[in-house]
Amino acid sequence: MAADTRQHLLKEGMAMLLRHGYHDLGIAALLEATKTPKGSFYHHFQSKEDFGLQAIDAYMAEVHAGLDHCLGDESMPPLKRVRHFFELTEEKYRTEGYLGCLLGGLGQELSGVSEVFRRKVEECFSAIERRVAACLREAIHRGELAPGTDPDGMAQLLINCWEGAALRTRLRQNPAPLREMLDFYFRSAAP
Amino acid sequence: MAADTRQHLLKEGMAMLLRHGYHDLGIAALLEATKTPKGSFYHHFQSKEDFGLQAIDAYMAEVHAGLDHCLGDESMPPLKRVRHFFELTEEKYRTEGYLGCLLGGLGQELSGVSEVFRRKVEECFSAIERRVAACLREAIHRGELAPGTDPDGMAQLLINCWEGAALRTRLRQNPAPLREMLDFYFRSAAP
DNA sequence: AGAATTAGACCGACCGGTCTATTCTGCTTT
DNA sequence: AAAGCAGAATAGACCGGTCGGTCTAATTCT
Repeated sequence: MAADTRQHLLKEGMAMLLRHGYHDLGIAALLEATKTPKGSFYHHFQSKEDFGLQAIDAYMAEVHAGLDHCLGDESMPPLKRVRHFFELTEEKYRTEGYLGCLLGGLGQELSGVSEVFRRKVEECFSAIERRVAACLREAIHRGELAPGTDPDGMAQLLINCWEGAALRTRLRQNPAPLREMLDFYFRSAAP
Repeated sequence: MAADTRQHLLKEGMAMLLRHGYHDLGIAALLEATKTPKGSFYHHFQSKEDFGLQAIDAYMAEVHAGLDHCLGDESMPPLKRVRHFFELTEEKYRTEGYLGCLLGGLGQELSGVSEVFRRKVEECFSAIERRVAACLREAIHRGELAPGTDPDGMAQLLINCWEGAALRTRLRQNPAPLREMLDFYFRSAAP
């Protein structure tokens, strides 16, 4: 039951952080939503900040699972795997009501005010990037991308533009910005 | 002296909102920073929300001034004008300590929780976009871009990717993401 | 039994916002 | 030009509510 409560808090916490952001999410509201007493919360997490950081970890576990699933799919050419990952992510955003990406949300809200969160979020983006870059490297090797292409730069570019499009998707409540961004990127990268 | 206090609050408010975001910015902190008594604040603004919305207006006045300056510069070809605007914006970010864009920050933090802010920020992006699109249209007319190019789509793409790169610049405290994004965009758009 | 977990009353600090009093400021009237 | 006055602006004490966090006691596991 112990780990259960923790997981339950993290799961609901991710969803509430996505909608409300960090500072607008009150502990009391989270406890109300999960029917958890305060004692439990502070038994499992040492502070709100600790909770936020662990929620990011939980989010990243999902992201890495998606990457495992897509980038490891050898039945597709590497470039297609990358695109597939983002298309699945778009689908995930849709089911959540177009609230965008937790990393982008918390990164924007907290990076000016908390060095801890700033570094954490940056490290998460960088981890995703490394995996995408590896797949891009394979694409170059297979001739899907021009030999001179910089896989690290192109991976970072993709992640960054994706985040911008995700914000816009959130503002417009519409997936078009994500789709148009992917179209442009893959059309330009692999003509 | 009246409009003076208001402007002073808005100017300092923009800077503090950029760093702290909305919910982490307390009225008391703003009043302390500007040596303003509370009575003045609530004389000039009806609420914190009203203040936030007016701070966005003040920010947009600066953006439009930058657009006037760059996009109206007939000594440059249209495509160069657009790029010049973003390069100046990057320079502005640098002087502020790489805190990124206020629209991106408030958009991410508030769009899940306030329909008013969501619409406001979206309308601001859309306004910038219209002006960029007009300049792109001129670029097409002058043969700088392929005749079939969609100026509105390309303008939105540029704004969106810019915002993503701005977030990353904030996270890394480094302008490289912005530069690499512009390079990719203009290289791909006008080969 | 003893450790892990749940339970929730309680705390001081701070939040956005209100209220009344005072001080400026510019216009009207003479 | 001086006096008087009304509205704008400043000043800050004050308010109820909510914040993150603590503490002790009860309960549930192994």
